[in-house]
Amino acid sequence: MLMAGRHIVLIEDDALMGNSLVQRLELEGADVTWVRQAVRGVAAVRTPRKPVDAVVCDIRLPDGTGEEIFDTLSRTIAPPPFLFITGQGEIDQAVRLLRAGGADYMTKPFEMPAFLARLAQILRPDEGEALPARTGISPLARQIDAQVAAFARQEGPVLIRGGRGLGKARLARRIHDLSERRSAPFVAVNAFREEASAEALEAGAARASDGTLFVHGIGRLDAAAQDVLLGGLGQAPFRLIASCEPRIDLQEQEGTFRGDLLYALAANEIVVPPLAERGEDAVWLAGQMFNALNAGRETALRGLSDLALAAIRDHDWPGNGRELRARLLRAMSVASGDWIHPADVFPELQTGGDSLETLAEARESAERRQIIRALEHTGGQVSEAARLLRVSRTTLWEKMQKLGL
Amino acid sequence: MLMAGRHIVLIEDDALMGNSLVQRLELEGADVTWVRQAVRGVAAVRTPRKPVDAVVCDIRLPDGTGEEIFDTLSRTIAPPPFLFITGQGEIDQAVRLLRAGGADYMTKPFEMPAFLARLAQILRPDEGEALPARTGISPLARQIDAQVAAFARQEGPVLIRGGRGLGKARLARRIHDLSERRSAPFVAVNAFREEASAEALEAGAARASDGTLFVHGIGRLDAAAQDVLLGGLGQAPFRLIASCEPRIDLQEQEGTFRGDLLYALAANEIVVPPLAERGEDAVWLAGQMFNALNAGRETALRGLSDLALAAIRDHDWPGNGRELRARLLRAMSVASGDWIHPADVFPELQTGGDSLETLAEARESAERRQIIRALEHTGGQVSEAARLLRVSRTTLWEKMQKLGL
DNA sequence: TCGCGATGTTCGGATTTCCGAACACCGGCG
DNA sequence: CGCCGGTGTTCGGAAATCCGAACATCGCGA
Repeated sequence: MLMAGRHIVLIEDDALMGNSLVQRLELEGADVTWVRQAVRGVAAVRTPRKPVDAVVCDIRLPDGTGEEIFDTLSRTIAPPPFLFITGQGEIDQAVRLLRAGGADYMTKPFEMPAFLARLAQILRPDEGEALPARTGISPLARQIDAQVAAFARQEGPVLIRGGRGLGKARLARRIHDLSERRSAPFVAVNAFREEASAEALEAGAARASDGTLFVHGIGRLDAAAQDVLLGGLGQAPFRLIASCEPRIDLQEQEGTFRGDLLYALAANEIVVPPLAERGEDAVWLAGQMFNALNAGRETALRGLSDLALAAIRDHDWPGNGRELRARLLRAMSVASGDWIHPADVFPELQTGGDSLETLAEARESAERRQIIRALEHTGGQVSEAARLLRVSRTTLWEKMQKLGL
Repeated sequence: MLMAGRHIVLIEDDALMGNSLVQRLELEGADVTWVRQAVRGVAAVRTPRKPVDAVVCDIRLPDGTGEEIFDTLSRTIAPPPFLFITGQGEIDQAVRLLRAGGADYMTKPFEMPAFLARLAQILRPDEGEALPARTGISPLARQIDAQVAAFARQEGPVLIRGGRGLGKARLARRIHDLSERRSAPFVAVNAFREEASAEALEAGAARASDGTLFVHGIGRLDAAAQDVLLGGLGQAPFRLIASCEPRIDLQEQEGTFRGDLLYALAANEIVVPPLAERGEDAVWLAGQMFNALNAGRETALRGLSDLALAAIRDHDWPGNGRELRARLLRAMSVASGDWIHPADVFPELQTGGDSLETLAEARESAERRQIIRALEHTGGQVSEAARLLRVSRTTLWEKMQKLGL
């Protein structure tokens, strides 16, 4: 059981080879996803049902090459370790792939023990359940947790970027608590209040002493206050953690925010994506909050119904975690039976509990949501939205017609 | 002169090949040590007469193999970057060498330009502190370096024009260090801070004595301060080097900047184009910075993957070198494997940032969710789930394949 | 043992989707 | 005024998706 519980994606079109690999890997306790085509491989790695620990990838596939798969994936994510296998190896290709970040390269036929040994060697180290989920259970959330842990071990300022209600202050606090400075003070300054003048900042820094100074909404600081921070960066005893909106670069372009301060901070940056982009986290968070709130009730509720969870997963959460909390509080106070129903969480919908959405319907509503999101993002610019969504302007127009947007 | 002053060890027993390589490398300014035997190679690298920046190593040698050389060296020291060349390549060998830490692997015969490019890419960073890094390898950067050298040999004020984060201060420093005045003081005044009043300038000039006075952001000076400089230009003992934004002519039009001061300076002008206009320099710089930063880590990274380099070349770099540095720092702190991937350098590509989920991705994950829901609903019965989802069993099967379920 | 229903898989063709090109149109902007 | 960039709309062909038909299996109960 070399690979107990590890998730391995196998991209291989040859039936014989595929079968024997799947068989052997499952014998080793691995959880194997076998696909036969390049596009499917990309899908299986990019949106996996559970995190991928390694990919075993044939190079010649009916609809593309393993190289293309790796390329495509690398553009958007840090791909899992790739072990390429091919019948017709070329040296240049091998060199190219390894230099591009592939983990290993073997030519068929190979001995199974050698294959297993090399695969075991490249397997992503088991992070598994050792680290409890804090921010969420999605790959994105796990990455954030990993970054928090990493930054806690280091020194240097940290910038936390993300929308409202995503718990940026909590992340800052966690970095402090996990760091060497945990016994020193943690001082928070909120630039959205008036307290964030240059003097107030200096006072905060003094209070922080050799602890952590957290500046919430650093983009709001005036020039003098920015100078205080910039001046302190080099020698000040405290550690600076700052938070800001997702799009701080805009303020830099306007000239209200100093580029050098931004880049000094951006070296250690955590980007917290909105809840809407990680529905599984919304469900997980709802569960966590429910349990916490339920413990404090005199009459305990049973839980969130499946339909409610589905609705939570698909909601847009413009207010992120804060909205989730508010809705859950409301739902738990108005819930009539043992279970929380979708209508309790989303009273504005008044949905009747009908049967399962058709696949086409699900696809359609997902498209609608995404299109609306994109249009909001671009301020209604259709061409720009089309580019974001990676479809032609024509196609987007057509879809908008069909969906009545 | 891609490799001016760099020390390259060439281990090659073939006289013809060896000769032509030595000739070509010396043409590029390299300092080549050519040995014909494995034992000599080990000695030449282990106890060099000057630090080795790279090793070009044949695999088949009369008294051993290149692999053995690398192996032997790795046991006792961190070997310099190895570029293996061989007439009889084997894939397994190439993979083994690259995984062991070799930098590159080429088969003979090869084109000389390709060889030089790949060698240049792996060269250890220039550590000579005497002459800090050059500006880059692009024709534009070379021209800048030439100008710096030329102005260092002359007298007279210099104006360095260019956007933020392009190292204008470093260029000024280099001019000073290369000039006759190198033993006199180099005084920098930053007009973006308050320190740049007329009095502060006079004080700076006094401190500079007969050295160099560097004024950063000369366009920001007020009228009195400009007068100080203009008055000093003729007879003052110090040499003036000024930097300003790319478009200083605008400020002149506004009347906030004196034309005569501008024209006095503009006679010796260096224009530093933004990094976006010379992608090769961005790649080169990234390599330099990576190596410098990597040296200070406890767990060394292998390098920037070729895909990451390609992404760096194509990025827009609005923050120029400063942004590059910040991104690289970030990437190196979050990198998960041995290599730095594009997504580590450009995290905004994978989340919120500027691009949200592609329409196809949104559709895909919606489908995945709905299919899983349906399958849960039917207890894994595929046909039944297909009926619920209103698609044919075949289609559902196909989708499950694609999504790796 | 056979029959039955479900699954895994392939194939060819009908249908839909997607895209680029093209054209008209509109509102700023110099 | 003309130019430019964006939008609304149509069209034809390329590419994908979807489906039914077909066939081999497989497990299970009669």
